[in-house]
Amino acid sequence: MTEHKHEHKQSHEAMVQDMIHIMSQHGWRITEQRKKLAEIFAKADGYLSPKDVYDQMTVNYPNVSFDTVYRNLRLLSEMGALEQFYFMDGGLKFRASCTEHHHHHLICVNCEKTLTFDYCPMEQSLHLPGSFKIMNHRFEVYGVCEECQNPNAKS
Amino acid sequence: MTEHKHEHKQSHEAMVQDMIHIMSQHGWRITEQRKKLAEIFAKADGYLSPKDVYDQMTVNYPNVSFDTVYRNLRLLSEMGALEQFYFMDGGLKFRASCTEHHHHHLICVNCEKTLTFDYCPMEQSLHLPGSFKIMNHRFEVYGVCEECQNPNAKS
DNA sequence: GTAAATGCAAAGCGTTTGCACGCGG
DNA sequence: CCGCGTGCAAACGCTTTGCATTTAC
Repeated sequence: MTEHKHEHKQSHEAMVQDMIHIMSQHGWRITEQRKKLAEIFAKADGYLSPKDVYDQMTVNYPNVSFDTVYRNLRLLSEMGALEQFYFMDGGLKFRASCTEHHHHHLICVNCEKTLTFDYCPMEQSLHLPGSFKIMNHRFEVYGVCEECQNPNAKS
Repeated sequence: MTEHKHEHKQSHEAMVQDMIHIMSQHGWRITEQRKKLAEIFAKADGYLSPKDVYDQMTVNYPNVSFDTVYRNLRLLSEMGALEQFYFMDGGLKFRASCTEHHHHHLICVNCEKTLTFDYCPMEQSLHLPGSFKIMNHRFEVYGVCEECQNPNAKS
């Protein structure tokens, strides 16, 4: 119902359509499970573990299997619709890909809600040791989000 | 032999002694395997996976078991003698802890040799979104080290 | 109708645990 | 000589694979 627009974040509906479109483009069949998968990630404002996704899937498709979840998560990552990410504890999580621009993440260590920000340390005239050919980097900030700081947020 | 001096990196010998000292301090027994573990990490100039450590251990202790390696790696991490770290692929690795100062890492994606550097993006007046209470951060740069760039480095 | 996607079960991998023996203190 | 540390084996959690059935196209 709520038609949110000119934000840099597109509407849930549009995100779902985008992901479904990507899947068709790659010659994939649009199954109910994959539609649901797209919806789950469109709604989520943070990272989801395979288990999280599975749990949300089972609400509508009680007999979905774990391997279907994994299969589709991997396929969606490979084609860039999802970002996959190993958290500090080594756990694998996924989130809808922001393909628009380079950014980094501010992640709530409690609820794992994730905000993006544009500052990138690599844009500084960074003096690095050795003579490495730089390929890649990783920068994340971990903290407690406002809601999780607030005690009135009943557990 | 080499009397380590004002370098921030101490000699292998001293590192081994430090780690052994830490273990005694915590009431641990100094077994041959644990001595060897200390030597392995003193010699390594990058991160080692449990498998790497196991492989090096078996050279001298052919019937060492994987669980002993894991147990000691975990214990050494818990007491701060080792840093543990999940790589971008989610694989767990360990390296001798630099307890001296805050730093970040430049990691060779080929050989995983690791250099440390002092620049820290959090020291900038970093404008972050939301009102998170910052707890932690992670910053790593990945590249190819000079040796791995050089074709004359025979495989 | 045909090939792809699913669900089930079983295997795979990395890591942990329980227990009897061996060794450090 | 007491008890921690070890090695073996088995369990564990997470992820992947093989195969028959179901489903999208």
